[in-house]
Amino acid sequence: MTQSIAKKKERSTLSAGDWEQQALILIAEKGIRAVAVESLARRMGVTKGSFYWHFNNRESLLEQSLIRWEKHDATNLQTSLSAIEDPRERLRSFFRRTGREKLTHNVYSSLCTASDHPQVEPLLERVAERRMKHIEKAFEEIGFDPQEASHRARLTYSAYLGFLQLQQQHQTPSLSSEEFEAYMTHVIATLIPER
Amino acid sequence: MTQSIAKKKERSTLSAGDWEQQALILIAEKGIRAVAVESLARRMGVTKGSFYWHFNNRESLLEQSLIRWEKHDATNLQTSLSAIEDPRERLRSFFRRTGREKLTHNVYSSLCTASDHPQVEPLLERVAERRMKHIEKAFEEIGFDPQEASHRARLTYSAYLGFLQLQQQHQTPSLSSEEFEAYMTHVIATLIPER
DNA sequence: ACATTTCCATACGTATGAGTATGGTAAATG
DNA sequence: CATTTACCATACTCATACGTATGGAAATGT
Repeated sequence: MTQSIAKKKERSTLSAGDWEQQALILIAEKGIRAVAVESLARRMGVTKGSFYWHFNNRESLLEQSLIRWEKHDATNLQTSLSAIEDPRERLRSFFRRTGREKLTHNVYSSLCTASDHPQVEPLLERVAERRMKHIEKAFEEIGFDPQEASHRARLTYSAYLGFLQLQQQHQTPSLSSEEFEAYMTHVIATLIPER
Repeated sequence: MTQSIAKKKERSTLSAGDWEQQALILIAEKGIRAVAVESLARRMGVTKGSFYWHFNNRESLLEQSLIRWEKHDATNLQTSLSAIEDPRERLRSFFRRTGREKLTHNVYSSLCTASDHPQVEPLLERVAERRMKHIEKAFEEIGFDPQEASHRARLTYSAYLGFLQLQQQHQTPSLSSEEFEAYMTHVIATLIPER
């Protein structure tokens, strides 16, 4: 019961990275407000004393955790960009990713419902900007002029964000796999016109 | 300084409705988490003693306030529905309303960033369902078959929700009036095809 | 005129969670 | 082998915010 959290290495001592990782998991599961140092310490199998050795305060932990996540997300975006050269396919893969990519994706979803948090807000702004730029670029490659590509990217990302919101509201997904696929097909057809 | 909140009637005594109204204003301004009974009491020019005469607890206040808002929003939707008979124009007016309708709209916007709140979640679900049904109906009147109308309504409402999210992130609206209008035109043209 | 109800102030009790102070133990280091 | 350093436990303080207990004043009923 005590070392139910025991990580792979079975290390007897924790690192700052371990705390950041668990914080992200907690964010994905219960949101950023659930990241309390005492409860988090319990999850790690230790007490507050350990936490305040690794971090100055809670704010510091969140900052490091969010930076870690943002880097991870940025490289994710970069690799998925360079992997697919066809812009249309690239956009489709962006939408498809909504259902998969459990942790990283759930973290973002949780962060969106905490957009009023002072540490989260600038992060969300950067991430949205970065992702929209990529979408915009894809639309330009397809052949839209910059103005239209910009608008279409904003609309595309808005649809993505809104769908996340709707997903979170219905704890019961209410959308079966077939319905989800049918809807995705519709979205792609509507937002990514075939030449 | 004392009666800076003095309402129109200059009543010396408060009603439960007054508290609910101020709670909604506070939600619109600073979110549901800012609704604390002591600070709210200060806003009303009284103390906690007054609050706990009108309500059993904070949860009760939120419940009543949210019910009040939901009714108001439902009738808003109903009237705006019966006012415009052309389905296309009805959909356009739905989007246009994003910018105006300050209070009611800002309340919804704030509630969306608190979708994890146990009292807010079911409300958001009902509201989204209700609004999407209206949008869906409009698309059916335009001529789409039920399946396509359903998908298109979901996409439309997702785009709306996502835009709200983006608006909240950039404290600086970053979108000028002309840019906003240009974007709206694009959205309407994309989601509401001209026959 | 007196009693009761309405509405509110004041003072308290209490839970939660952040942060601090201090000490303990095991491993690393000289 | 002695001592320092890394890591963590325990026991506090403190701030916030909900809720309660009680009493007072003004309005209202009888």
